[in-house]
Amino acid sequence: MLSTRTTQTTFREEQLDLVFKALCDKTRRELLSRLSQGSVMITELAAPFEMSLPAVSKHLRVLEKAGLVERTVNGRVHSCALNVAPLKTAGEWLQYYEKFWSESLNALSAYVQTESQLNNNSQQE
Amino acid sequence: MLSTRTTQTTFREEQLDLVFKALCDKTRRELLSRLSQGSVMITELAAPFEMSLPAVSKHLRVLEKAGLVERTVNGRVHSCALNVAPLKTAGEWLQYYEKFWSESLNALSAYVQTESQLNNNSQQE
DNA sequence: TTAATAGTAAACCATATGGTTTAATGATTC
DNA sequence: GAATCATTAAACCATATGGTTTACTATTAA
Repeated sequence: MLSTRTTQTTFREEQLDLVFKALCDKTRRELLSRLSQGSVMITELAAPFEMSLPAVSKHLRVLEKAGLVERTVNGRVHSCALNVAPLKTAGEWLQYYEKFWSESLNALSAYVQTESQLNNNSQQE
Repeated sequence: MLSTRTTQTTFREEQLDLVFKALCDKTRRELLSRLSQGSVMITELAAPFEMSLPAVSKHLRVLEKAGLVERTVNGRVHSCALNVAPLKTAGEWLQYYEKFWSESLNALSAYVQTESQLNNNSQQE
């Protein structure tokens, strides 16, 4: 049962790995942006990019692996659709840090600075 | 002048590249989590990890490059502090997609239905 | 049935990543 | 001044990434 918890944990961590990795490339973010306006077949999706079709195909596979894109095959045409669920997971991760910037520009920044000063001092030998 | 706009744009894209790249590794996310509770010196920061100190040092450099960590050198002690500003940029990027999941299971489906009813009155099969 | 279209697979390349170990650098302390 | 401590640098390794080009497969159209 501890193993269950561990597996669960690493699953979420792995999902975060995959999603953030998927998002760290400009081309892939543009693909997502394009898909946010509706499903498109791959050739059409790839057209605006300067790189080769196989290159775009690889990027799509990265997005699929992260669960961000779902593919529907219809004859020889592959249609891609956006799936935002993994973005939600990423958003939840980010949300933890939201408090730091919502508070950061006024009271907190001063507080943190004195705090870290105290920490630094106590760490010096 | 157009080049200014272009540069500006790619700057944001590059920042997103760096931030998402920084976040796509479990170790680095853990480092951030640790730093969210206050500044720490590097040895102390690295202690809980099983990898070598140089490995952690490299991860920290990735975080610094993304602007997520700021270093203060004090004698031989380097203190690291969290800087959430780049996370805010990432959050803003994500926010565009928020509507897709916040509306998807309830309001949106209704909205889309009425929308499509309006749009497709003449297009129904 | 031949040709064209949509897409992937495979082989290749350069560079990046994530880790290691063994120096090396620079402050501190004794 | 010698030893120790905090940290990076450098060299190395295996694998991943992002791109290319050239097949190849499968479906559709002529």
